[in-house]
Amino acid sequence: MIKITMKDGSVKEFEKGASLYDIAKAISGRLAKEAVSGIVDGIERDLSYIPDADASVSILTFADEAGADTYRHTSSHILAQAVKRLFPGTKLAIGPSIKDGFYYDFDSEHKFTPEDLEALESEMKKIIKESHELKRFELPRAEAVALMQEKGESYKVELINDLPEGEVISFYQQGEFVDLCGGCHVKNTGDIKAVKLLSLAGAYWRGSEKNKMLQRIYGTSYPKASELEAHLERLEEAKRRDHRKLGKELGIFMVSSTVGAGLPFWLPNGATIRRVIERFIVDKEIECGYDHVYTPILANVDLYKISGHWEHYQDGMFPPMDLGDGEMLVLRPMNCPHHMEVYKNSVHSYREFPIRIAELGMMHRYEMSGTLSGLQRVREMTLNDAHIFVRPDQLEEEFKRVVNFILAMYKDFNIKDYRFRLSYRDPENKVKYFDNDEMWNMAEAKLKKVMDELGAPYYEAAGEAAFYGPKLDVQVRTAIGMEETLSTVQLDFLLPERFDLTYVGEDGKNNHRPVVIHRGVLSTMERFIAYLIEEYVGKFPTWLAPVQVEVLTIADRHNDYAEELRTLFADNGIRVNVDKRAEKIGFKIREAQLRRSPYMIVVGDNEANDRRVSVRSRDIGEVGAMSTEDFIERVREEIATRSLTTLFNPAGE
RNA sequence: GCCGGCGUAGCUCAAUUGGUAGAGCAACUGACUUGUAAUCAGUAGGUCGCGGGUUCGAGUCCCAUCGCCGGCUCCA
Repeated sequence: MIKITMKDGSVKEFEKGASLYDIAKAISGRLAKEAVSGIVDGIERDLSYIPDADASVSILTFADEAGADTYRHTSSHILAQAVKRLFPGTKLAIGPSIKDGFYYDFDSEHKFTPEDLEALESEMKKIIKESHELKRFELPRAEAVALMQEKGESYKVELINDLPEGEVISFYQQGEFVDLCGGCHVKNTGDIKAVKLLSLAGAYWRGSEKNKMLQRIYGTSYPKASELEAHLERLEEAKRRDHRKLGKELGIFMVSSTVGAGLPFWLPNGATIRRVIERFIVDKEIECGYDHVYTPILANVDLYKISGHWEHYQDGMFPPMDLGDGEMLVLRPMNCPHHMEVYKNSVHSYREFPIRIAELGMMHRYEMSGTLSGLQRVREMTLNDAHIFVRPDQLEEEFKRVVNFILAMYKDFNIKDYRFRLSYRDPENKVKYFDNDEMWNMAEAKLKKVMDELGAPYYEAAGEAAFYGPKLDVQVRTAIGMEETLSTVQLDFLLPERFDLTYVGEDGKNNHRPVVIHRGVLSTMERFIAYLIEEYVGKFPTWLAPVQVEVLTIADRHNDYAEELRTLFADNGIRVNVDKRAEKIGFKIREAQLRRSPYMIVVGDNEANDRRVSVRSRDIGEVGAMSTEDFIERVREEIATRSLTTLFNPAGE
């Protein structure tokens, strides 16, 4: 919570995450000229354009998003100053703060290298040490343009020219460096303590690929060196649990450059995980009244002309295959139209609904080569998909059922860190979204109403809807810190029209229009398992582990007993691996640990003689000897209940 | 697709100003028959991503191409 005390003593509060711009506007109603200043938890912040703020009051902490924002924003100015010093011809674009850091975009003849980052970092530290005060000043438009022109800052001139008439044009100066900037900033470059430049990247001017590619430098800064260290440590940890690294080490998936980019292979261990998940979700769906189907991954382009996808998304599809006889086939980029065809296969009565058509549907999307990444972003994927056809009066109840189904599945996979997002259309965007205000308003209102009734907290986002309707997205944060959509529930009044879907109502007429709910629960198998790998750090719970029990022999004479155990475990539905190599037990254990297998059974003379097993847990180490039957019973129980913690480690350590 | 970086043995990485490729692990062979996170020795393994070019000579330089990584963009 951000608190700002006014001159009259009243306190205004803002949600954490409110932008500085929002705060300024809310307080003053406009950007004004009176000079006042604020203090950010020891970080002095120039709030000079907020007329009603009191100079002497503490406002923010670094823990507040807006506080960190200010701190990072000033850091980016220091970076720009350092770049100007070391590479004088460089033109400035923009340099905002972002989550966990900041960046600045430059247009320079010089190609920045990683070595430059070190030099720039040193220069930044120098600037910090020089303790330049950040001074704000404003200029009339003509003078502002003249100043930037004189400095050769053509991008800044463009920015100024795009500012609306009457907008205050402000600059911040620190030492010899001046930058067009709305603020806010800390008061002095010396306030920035620990700073680190992280990476180089390309970025289009104003985010459009039609514009020039600029050079972007990413960095971060913290008030304390220890906090910076902790942040860098988090980045390292993210690398360690990266699904691409673990996926390779654990034999989960591979890609072949000969076969093609973005086309993952599921190796035996990954295939096992995927198979278990697919069986699980299909069984659950059947229990919940879904009808599972298999439909072709190819389709005539006409199908997508009917659905509207061709018009909207053909760039995202693989190019059509021309069969030469006038027929054009495409790899399907989504399953919806196929399921519409399933619906149309027969006449439907109002009594049948809801009709739930589900499929683990394979689809292909022509993603740009630069975006492909491991299992996260691929060109071939299999979606845990379903289309539910309902009567309009059933819409709300069915929607709630779907949301509850999602929550139940999350429990099984221990997914706790998620947020609901209501994704609406952007009313300004007439190109993407079909034009029918009434339909949109009704659908969005309905979505919101259902979510309010469910009592689940959510946030709203414009411009995130599908072209055919609004949706509920469930956003999760990956271990690496990226937010992504895992589940989605979409309302669709459009495709039923496009495909002329009907049902026979009580009145006996076959002219009633169903509503379609599109829903994906476990996302695509690719994305979901990438997520799980990172979430579990490769330590899959026993029910998902590729190998559940490793039998490790001490010496050759124990091989027979080990084989007996293999059969026994396998007969009990336990995935088992037997290591009979002539290696030391310590070595075999090490390898089994590295495979993250939940249980290791060491068999030697003692076990072979009294027909018992000596159990070692992946999580807590040696457990001790027990009867074979007892062990099997407990493992079976653990698998059957899809326990998230392994036996002998109820705390899940 | 665009910008930048990278691509050397199955894996992780070396290779001085361009001077004919090296280690550890893995694999294979042999010895050891081992009690809870790495036994020892030996052998084999590379058209340095692929294709051109510059040079007396290219893993090192240039061009093109494929892939990977970080971003941008996109994400039905």
